[in-house]
Amino acid sequence: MGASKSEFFSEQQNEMASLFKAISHPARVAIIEYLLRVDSCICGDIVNELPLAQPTVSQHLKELKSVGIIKGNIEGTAICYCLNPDTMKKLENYFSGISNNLIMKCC
Amino acid sequence: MGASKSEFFSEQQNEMASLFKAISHPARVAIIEYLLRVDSCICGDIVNELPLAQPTVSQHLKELKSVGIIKGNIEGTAICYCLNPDTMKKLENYFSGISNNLIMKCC
DNA sequence: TTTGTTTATCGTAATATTGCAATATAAAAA
DNA sequence: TTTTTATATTGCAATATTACGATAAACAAA
Repeated sequence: MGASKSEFFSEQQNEMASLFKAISHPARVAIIEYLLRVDSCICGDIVNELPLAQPTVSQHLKELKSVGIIKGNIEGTAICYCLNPDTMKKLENYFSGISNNLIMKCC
Repeated sequence: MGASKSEFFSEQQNEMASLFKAISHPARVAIIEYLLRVDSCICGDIVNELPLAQPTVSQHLKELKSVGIIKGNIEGTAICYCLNPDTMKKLENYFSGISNNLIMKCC
């Protein structure tokens, strides 16, 4: 065992779970908050900002990119990473949808 | 290694990452959506709803409860689980805060 | 007390994640 | 071309997660 039985859940449930998994690590939360904070869409500065080795940061960026949370643009030798507004909106909508349907029923 | 270096990140970043990790599995997304859907705060029916064995569901419920996403009330032999509105609001606010600060800068 | 019902815990196998040194790749600069 | 700079990939060890059978715990009903 060990592999999650994703085939038994809906495509939408698997997609949301993948998005959440991508931001389920403090380093990746920190990357998102850093990209939100900096004025320009700083690139490899993320490596300097985080207390992790360059290959580790590169791996985290890859995970965020693979689910569409960030986008990367090549600019010469460097790469410019930034947040994907569409995905952020999707996450926001998911929880506002929950809040709207959450009429206190019990407990 | 394999253990994430959570001590190097802020308390808030670790807390958000923990919340996201709790919902980073399709079964746990399904539990949330089920609790949102059902009229009454159904309890062990979650086990019947999911394509997983009872101990597995129990473990997933424990993880959701440990980070405060759901609450559990003992009702005789059964236990009544329901969503925690405070935590849901916290998640909603996190992403609306991101959206509000997300002025398209680049990429 | 005994039985049935409901949920939790333990133990363990299969699999996934995290982190980094070493190395590779790619483009700019010299 | 050679060197430098920036980022990605590989390989591997340490650790975490997922799933479930077996079993325990807690309580109600008989």
